[in-house]
Amino acid sequence: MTAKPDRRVQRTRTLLKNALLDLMMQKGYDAVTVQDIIDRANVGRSTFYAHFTDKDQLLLSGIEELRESFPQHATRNPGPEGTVEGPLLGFSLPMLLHAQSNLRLYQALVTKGGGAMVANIGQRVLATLVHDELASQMPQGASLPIPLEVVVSYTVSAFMSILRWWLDNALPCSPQEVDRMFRALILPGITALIQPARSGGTVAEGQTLL
Amino acid sequence: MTAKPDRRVQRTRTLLKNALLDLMMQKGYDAVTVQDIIDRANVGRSTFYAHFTDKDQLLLSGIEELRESFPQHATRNPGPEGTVEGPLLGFSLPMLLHAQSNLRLYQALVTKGGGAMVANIGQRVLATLVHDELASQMPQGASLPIPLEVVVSYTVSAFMSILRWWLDNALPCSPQEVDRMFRALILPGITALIQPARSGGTVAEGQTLL
DNA sequence: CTCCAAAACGAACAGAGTGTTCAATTAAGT
DNA sequence: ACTTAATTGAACACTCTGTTCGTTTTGGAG
Repeated sequence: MTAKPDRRVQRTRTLLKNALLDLMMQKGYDAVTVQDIIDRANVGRSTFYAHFTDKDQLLLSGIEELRESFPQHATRNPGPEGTVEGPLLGFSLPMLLHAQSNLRLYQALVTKGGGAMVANIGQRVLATLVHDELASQMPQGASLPIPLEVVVSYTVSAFMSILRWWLDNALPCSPQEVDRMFRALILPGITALIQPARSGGTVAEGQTLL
Repeated sequence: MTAKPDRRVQRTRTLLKNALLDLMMQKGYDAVTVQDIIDRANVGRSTFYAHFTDKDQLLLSGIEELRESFPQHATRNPGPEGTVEGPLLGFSLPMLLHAQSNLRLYQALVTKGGGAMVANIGQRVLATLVHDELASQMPQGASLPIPLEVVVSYTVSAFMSILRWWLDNALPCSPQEVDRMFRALILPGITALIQPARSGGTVAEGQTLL
């Protein structure tokens, strides 16, 4: 009585998503028209609008699918002791591995193909991840010499820039190596921030950094 | 015989540029139509196309204007000795000051208003700046443990992310402070790269960074 | 001031894309 | 085999683009 899942609807949605991805890699998201999509997918115009209100909604549904397939254990940093366990910025390697597994999709999204929309969504998703992790690493009352907001968006931008390089160049090295580069570039600045006691001064004031 | 600069053309072009900037701050570049622009500027449709082939060309001409007004002395790092003079990444403070002087324009471009186009151009311009500077700082034969290309795009992304934060939040602090944050975050990683001898090992291999 | 060529105007057009509607067709699941 | 949901494709009104062309305005030279 309740369950009547018509196989056609899933098939149609998949056809449309794949068509969009193909076209994104050819022309970039912005240049793709609904006309293009339904032509390539061999789907009627009205069928498209029966499933999605928009080109954007189609893309969003694809992104959502991808997000759900991202391993959950990587979104938090559940150290047994509760405070500082596992490497800082633990999302990095899992996400690189995830990108490797879903290469086609990541390339379509992250490469020049994906417009401002993808960039914004990716930024938001990663930002909450990084924010939570950094916040948990800090002594509760402590205030940073740099607004946490800035550190977070800096970290996310840095990661996305390296990820984009990796994907644009057809994975010129292993995920582990990319992870290593990311950490080598970004961790010195971050750790100096959250553990300023070790060098005996507030880092952000140091002319010594020049 | 030769010189007949009609004041009208300059006036028209300025009207159009200003209209575009206004609309960008309201709706974002992508949502602005040529129709919008000529309506707001009170300029005839055919006049628009007599001056620019495109919405994009209009934007480009605005960007070009901005780029020309950027102080030249900041684009290179002309140390008297020729090698390491002045702070690393010297473009930072001058560009922040430039942004402060041209606030409206920078906000329209860098904030969510400016689409993928602005981001790409900005990325390219800054990338050549950073590339030249970093390349000049390195011992000539030396090879980095991280591709220079990666370091450059990482640096540019990091700077743009902080610049965007600054502009989006209506300049919550002085350019000098922003510059300080940028350097505090990014320089530890960069200097460790180009002067690896000081800590006695190749930085990129150090698990010690975790 | 007069004149005229350069500039701006605006209406009209063809082309392309969007999002909607609807009657007709197809095929999945019972 | 039958029913019902899904798909189809044509037609429609709409918006935007980029071009054309005859008309009007106006800056600047003489």
